[in-house]
Amino acid sequence: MENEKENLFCEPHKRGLMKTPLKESTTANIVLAAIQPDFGPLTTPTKPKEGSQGEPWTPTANLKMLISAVSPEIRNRDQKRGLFDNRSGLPEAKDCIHEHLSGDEFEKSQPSRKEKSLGLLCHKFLARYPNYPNPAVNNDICLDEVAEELNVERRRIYDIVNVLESLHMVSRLAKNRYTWHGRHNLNKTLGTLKSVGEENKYAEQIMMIKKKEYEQEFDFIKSYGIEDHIIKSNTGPNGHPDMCFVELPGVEFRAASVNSRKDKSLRVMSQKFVMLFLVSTPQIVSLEVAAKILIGEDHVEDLDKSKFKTKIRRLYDIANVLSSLDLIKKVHVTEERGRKPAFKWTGPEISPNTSGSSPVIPFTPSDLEVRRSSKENCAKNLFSTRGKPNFTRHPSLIKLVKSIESDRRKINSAPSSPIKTNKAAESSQNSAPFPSKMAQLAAICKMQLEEQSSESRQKVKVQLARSGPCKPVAPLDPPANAEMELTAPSLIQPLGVVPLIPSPLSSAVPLILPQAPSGPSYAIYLQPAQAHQSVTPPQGLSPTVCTTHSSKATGSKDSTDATTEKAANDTSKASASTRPGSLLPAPERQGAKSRTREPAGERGSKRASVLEDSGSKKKFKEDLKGLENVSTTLFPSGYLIPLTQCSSLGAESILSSKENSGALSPNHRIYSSPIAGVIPVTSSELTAVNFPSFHVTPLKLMVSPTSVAAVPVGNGPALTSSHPVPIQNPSSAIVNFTLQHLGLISPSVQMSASPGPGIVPVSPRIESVNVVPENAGTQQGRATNYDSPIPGQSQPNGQSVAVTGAQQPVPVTPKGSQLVAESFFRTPGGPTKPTSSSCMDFEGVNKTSFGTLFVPQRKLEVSTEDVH
DNA sequence: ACCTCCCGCCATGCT
DNA sequence: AGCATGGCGGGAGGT
Repeated sequence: MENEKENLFCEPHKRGLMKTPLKESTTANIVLAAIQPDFGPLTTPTKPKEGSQGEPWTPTANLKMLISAVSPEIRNRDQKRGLFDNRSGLPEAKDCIHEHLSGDEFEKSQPSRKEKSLGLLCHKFLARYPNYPNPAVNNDICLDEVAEELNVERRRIYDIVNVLESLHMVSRLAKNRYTWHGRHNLNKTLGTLKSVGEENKYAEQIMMIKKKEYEQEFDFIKSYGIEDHIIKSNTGPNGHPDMCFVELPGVEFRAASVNSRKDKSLRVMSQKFVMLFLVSTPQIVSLEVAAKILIGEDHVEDLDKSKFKTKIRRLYDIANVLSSLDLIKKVHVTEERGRKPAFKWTGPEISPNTSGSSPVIPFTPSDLEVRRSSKENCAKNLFSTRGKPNFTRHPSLIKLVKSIESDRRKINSAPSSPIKTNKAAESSQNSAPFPSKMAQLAAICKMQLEEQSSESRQKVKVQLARSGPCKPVAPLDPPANAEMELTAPSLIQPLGVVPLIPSPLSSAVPLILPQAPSGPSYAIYLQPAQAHQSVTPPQGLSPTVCTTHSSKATGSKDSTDATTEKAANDTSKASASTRPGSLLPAPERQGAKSRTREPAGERGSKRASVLEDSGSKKKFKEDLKGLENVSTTLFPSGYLIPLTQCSSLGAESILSSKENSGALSPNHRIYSSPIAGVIPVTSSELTAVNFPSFHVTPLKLMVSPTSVAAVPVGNGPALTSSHPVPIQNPSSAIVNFTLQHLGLISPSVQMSASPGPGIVPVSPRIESVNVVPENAGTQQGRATNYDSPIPGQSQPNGQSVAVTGAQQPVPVTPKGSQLVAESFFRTPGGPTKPTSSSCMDFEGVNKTSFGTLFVPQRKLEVSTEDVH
């Protein structure tokens, strides 16, 4: 039904694969090519497999072949893991072997659980799609097909897809079908998740748990009550945890439709898990803590073992997928008690999307109000959080939502989902609006680029190796605008941290607030890349982290106790209590109060960003905070929808609406320029078009307002600058642009898509980054990414890559769209240079700014184990 | 012995 | 009823 169109696109694959594997090859290849240009060339090997087809294995083998061919990186990883043997061994070989071998042997050949691990499977899965798919192309994913190709049960695919869906890297189109979005929206999503996480006070929760642990160890002390409160608070009134799925705007509804189980779903768990990383200072989260928090939301104490165990199991599943995405890495945290498995965030640093964040914006009052309201709504729907409590969904809401969803579903899904289809077809969320021409052009360019990139990949790899060190970060881009700079810093740095990178990031962030200095509390410091040392305080408790690798050690982590505190700081509450630490920085002071208040510092950045400005208004802020933070909009469904994708739909529509309203003229201006005419036009056009759709969906409508509100201004300048930066995909750029305008996204986010860029603007993250030397490893990864713009590369952070490019590109050229476009497209070149420069800058900045912060915490040792 | 986590049963809910 | 999803936890491979 729905699929009709889709089928057309997809079908081939499926058919081929499913029914006749052999035959399909052709089609499959084609498809692949379309989807993943990168592979295309490489793909060749594939056919052979097919040829072999007779064997059941074929599909798998093909994949493997492809994978290996395509992404050496993957291979390497595997090897690292040790998987390599199996995997890399080409399937074909295996097959042959199998034939020859006796049963036992046969078994041996296949085996290993490792080979079957979700992580590996995920890598294979990811290898099939580009990090930054061309929207113009059909990026549909047929689950059955994939399952066959990967030779795994569908159940496994669901595990992967659910996690990817939580990151909005894919969205459900129809029954057996998903659309691949890649990392285009990843930063946005992460920003949103961060915001939500902050709202939910996960940082605090983490702190509490850690405290408890400590206390327990020693003795119990007071914290108890507090903790409970907190937790409870988080929990919805009903006691529901606040789980909700955070959605991106345009995309997700459908998926939602499916979800009855949504709440519990792996998706939600995945998002929450990610939130924990984004919110915690060290960015290291132990499974135990994560499980407790996830469970805890429901009932703190009840954890029965079985429940706990189950949760842990699920977390492993999620972690495996996230690891494959290079967002996290396994480490061990050594506490007094012993060492516990934990994961460290290795993904991009993100600044919360606040869409609205702050007030800085020049909106009209009305806009603001609107925004707020929307946020509030969202908040209610989604998480609870806010002030204190979270919002859980109220039953009434739930019902409402359901009804809405069902309606929505009918409408959307239907298949048609024409809308979707369109989207899908266009793909673009981003560019979407425009008519095809633009999209096509973009697509073509992209394709070309990709091809090039693929070719160059190898080169890139090499580069990567080299580049490693430089993180590029960000860069610096020159800040093109002074304005940007100004804004940016404030935004990002809320924590007190300073923005290391001022310009780049900053630009991004404009809205946020001013927090500033306050941040004090945390000490964040960043270390220059090299130095690294960052101190990262471990989160609360984390005791020692040992990185396996290397570096980390360097750091100063030792400070330990303090570290914990840091974390605590954020939380505020933490501070007071138990923690031995003591060191809390000033921030803590406040903290004590209650979570409610959150001192500025709550989690640092986030909060800071939000409120910051004046301490005075804290309360006010808090309230706002909730709203603000959520850049996303909420839908009744309880999903939080960030705008991301919206761009195509929502955003644009929104924009248009806004425009109509006339609220943000400035933005518009900006808008246009950067993107070059494209956007502007689009928006209007789209608007018209999309609108209707929106109407259809209430949710969307809601969003738009929000988004609008968000729009804030700040972005304007930033945006401009930013645009250039983002090299990524044109589409993404556009999207970002749009979003920014809308206010949904913070510039920073956009900018790099990867945020990270190095940036680290956010203190916490930064820390983590810095801290871990291993990061080096990690970083390298990142670096690599940075270095290599190439999308194709394996998944790992394509984003970062983009970032890199962005940085440099920079050029800021607002003007011509063409120019811009070029920059976008052109990924490759620049990286290097920019990188270096950026790095340099970065470092310099860091040093300057922070050089000192640090906070000691408790000991934290993290050991990363690559291995395992 | 513990850590991971694969496997697949079976509930759930849509079609 | 049938199928798509996906929660869940037994139990096995790894270390």
